[in-house]
Amino acid sequence: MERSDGECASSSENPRPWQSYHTVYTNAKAVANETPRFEGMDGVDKEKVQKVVYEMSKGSKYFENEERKEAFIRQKIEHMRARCAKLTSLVISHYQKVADKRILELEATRDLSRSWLHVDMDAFYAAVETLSNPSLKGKPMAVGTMSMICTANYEARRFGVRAAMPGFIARKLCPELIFVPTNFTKYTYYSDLTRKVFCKYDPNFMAASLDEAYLDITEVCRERGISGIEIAEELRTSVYEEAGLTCSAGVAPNRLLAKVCSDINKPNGQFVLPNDRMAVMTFISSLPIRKIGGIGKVTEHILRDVFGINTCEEMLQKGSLLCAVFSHSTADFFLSVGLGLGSTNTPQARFRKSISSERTFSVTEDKALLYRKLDHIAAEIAEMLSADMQKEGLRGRTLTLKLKTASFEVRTRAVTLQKYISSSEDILKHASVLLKAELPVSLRLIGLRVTQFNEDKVRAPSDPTQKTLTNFMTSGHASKKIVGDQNSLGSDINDDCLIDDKETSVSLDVSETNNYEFGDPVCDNSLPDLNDENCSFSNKISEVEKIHENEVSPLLEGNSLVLRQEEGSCCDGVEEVDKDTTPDNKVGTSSNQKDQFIWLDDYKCSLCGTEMPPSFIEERQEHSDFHLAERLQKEESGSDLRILTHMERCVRTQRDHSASHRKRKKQKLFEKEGTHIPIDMFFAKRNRNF
DNA sequence: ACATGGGCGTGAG
DNA sequence: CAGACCTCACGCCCATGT
Repeated sequence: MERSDGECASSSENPRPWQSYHTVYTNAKAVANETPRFEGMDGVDKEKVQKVVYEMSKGSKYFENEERKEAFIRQKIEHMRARCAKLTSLVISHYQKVADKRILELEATRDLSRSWLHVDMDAFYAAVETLSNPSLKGKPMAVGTMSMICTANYEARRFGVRAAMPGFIARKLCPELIFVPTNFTKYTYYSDLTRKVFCKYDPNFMAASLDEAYLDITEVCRERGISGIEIAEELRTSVYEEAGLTCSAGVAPNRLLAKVCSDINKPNGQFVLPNDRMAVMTFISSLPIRKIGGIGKVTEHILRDVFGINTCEEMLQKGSLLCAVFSHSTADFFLSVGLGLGSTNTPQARFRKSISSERTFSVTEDKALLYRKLDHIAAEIAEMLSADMQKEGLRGRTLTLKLKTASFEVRTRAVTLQKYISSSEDILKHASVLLKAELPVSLRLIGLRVTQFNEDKVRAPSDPTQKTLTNFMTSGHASKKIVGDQNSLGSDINDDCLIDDKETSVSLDVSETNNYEFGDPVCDNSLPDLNDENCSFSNKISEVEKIHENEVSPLLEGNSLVLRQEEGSCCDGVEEVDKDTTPDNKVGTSSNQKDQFIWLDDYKCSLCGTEMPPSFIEERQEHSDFHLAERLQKEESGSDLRILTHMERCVRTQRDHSASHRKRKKQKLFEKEGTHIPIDMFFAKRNRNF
C-alpha cells in the first residue's frame, strides 16, 4: 500500500490519515507482514491500532517531528527514484556485470558447514515479572512506564501493545493493561540462569542481550550425533526447567538466518532451516526484507518504494540497481541477504567503540529553572557515564553532547581533547562548554557520549546486554548501576565474546547513496534538507535586510551566556528560546509567495510533478531550491555568467547563513547532480566573485 | 590521497 | 488532573587539515 502523497494532506482530503502514520511499533518486524499466525499478533485489528496510535499522537510535537522525518524520507526516495530513472541502459548493463560478479564472489564464501542456534526468550521481562508475581498470569501486562514500554506480554500484544510504545497509548489500546516497573536485578538473575544452560551447548556462545544469544551448535550436534532440531528442543526444555521461562529458537547455517528463524514460531517454538543451499534459497525467496536484522523501517521503505523490493530474493533481481546506487558495503550486504548468507564464525571479541548516557526530562519554559535543571542533570549524566567508563576501564578523548530540543530536533556537538578522560569532573567540565555554546534552547533531553578510547585497553569487551530498550526506564542512576552489574554478575565467560548483532554487520547506511566504481551520472547524493526546522533553509530570505538577522544569532548566543550567569534573574529569555523558529515563520510566509509560481493548484510542482501540501512550507521551499539549484548548475556548466536573479540571491543568502550556522550537512542534497560540479562549490565560486 | 573530527540517521529492543 | 513518545551503539557522510 503506497500512499506517499496524500499522507500529510488535511484529513478532509485523506479519509484515513492514520494509515500512513507508521511507528516502530505499528510497523515492527513482527507486525509488518501478513502471516499473522505468530508473534501474538493473532486477531490484532491493525487498522484500529493504527488509528488509535495516530489519534493519540496527532498534533503533538513528537508527531510533527515524525512528519518532518517522514517527509524527508519521501524526498529521499523521490530522488533515488529519479536517479534510477535516469540510468542509461549502458550504465545499467555495466552494473549488471558488477552485480553478477559480486554475487558469484559472495556465493563462493557460502559456508554450510556450521549450525547456529539463536535463542530468544519470550517476552522476557514480562515473563520474569509474572514469575515473581503469578497473579499477573493471563492478564495483559507491560513492563515499563506511562511514557515508554519495553516489553508487553502476549495478552497485551493482542491489543496491539508493543515494546517501544509509549505507555499512555498502550493504555488507550488496552485500558486493563497492568504496568510493572522494570527491575534489572531480576532480569539479570534469570538471564544468568538461561546462560548457564547455553554454556552446555556452546561455552563460547554469544550473548546478544539479556534475553538473546547465539550458539554455535555444530560441535554438540556432531559429538552427540543428534540434529539441530533435537538440540533446540532439549535446550528449550532445559531453559524452562532451570529458569521457568519459555523461549524460542531458530537453527540455521548462519547467524543472520538463525535469528530470522527464531522469530518464526515464537512464542515457545522453534524453526530449523537445514544446511542445504536449496532450502536456504527457498526460505529466502519469499522472506520479507523487514525480517532481516539490520533492515528497519526506513530501509524497508526505501527498498520497497525505490526498487520495488519486498522479499530477500528480489535483492538479487535488482542487484544492478543496488550496486549502482549504494556504496560497496551496503550493496554487498543487500546481495548477501538475497543469497541468505551470514556470518558463521565466532568472531573474536569486538570492542565497544563508544559509551554514552542520556536522559529525557520535562520541558521547562522558565529559563532560570531550566538552567538549574540542566546543571543538575548534566552533572548526573557525567557521573553515570564516568562510573560506567570506570567499570570497564575505559578512557576516551572525544566527548559528544547530544541535545533534543522541545521540538524533538536532535543535535550533537563534540570536542576532541588532547588527553584521555574518564572522571566525571573532566566530562562535566567539557560538557558544560559544549552546552553553553548552545544555550538559548528549550530542551527535553541531554546526553553525553565518549568515543576514541585509549586503544591498548585490551579490556573485557563491552557487554552487549546494554543495548536494551530498558535501561532508560529506571533511567536515573539506579538502572545504570544495575545494568552495570550485569557485567559483573553476568557470565564472566561469555563476556569476552561480544556479539555483533548485525550479523554480517555490514554497514548498511541507507542514507548513503554513493555508487562506487567510476563516477557515472547516476551519482548524486542530493536530498533536500527537511530536517532542521530551526535553522537555515526555510529562510529563503527574500530581502537583503534579512542578512542582518543572520548577524543576530551570534549576539543571541552571547546573550545567553549572560543569562546563563545570572540564572536567578528574571528572563526576557523565554522568547529567545524560540529565536530559531521565529524568523523562520516570518520567512515562511514571504517565501511562500515567492514559491507559489511553482506549485500548480498549490499542490503539485509544475516542474517535476512532485506533490506536496501547502502546509509543507519548508519542504516546498527545499523543493523549489532544488530546481533552482539544478538550473543554476546547468547555467554554470554552460559557463553562463549572467547576473543573478533576485531569487538566486536569496538562495545564496540562505546558503551563507546556513554555512555560518554550521548547517552544512544537508547541502549535499544539491551536490553531485550528474557530472556537474558540486553545487556548494558553485556557490563558493560565486561568492568569491561577488 | 589520507586521516581526523563532527554531525546525523538508523536499528534494536 | 493532565500530560506523558526512550536509550544506546554504530557507521556513514562531509569538511577540514596534512
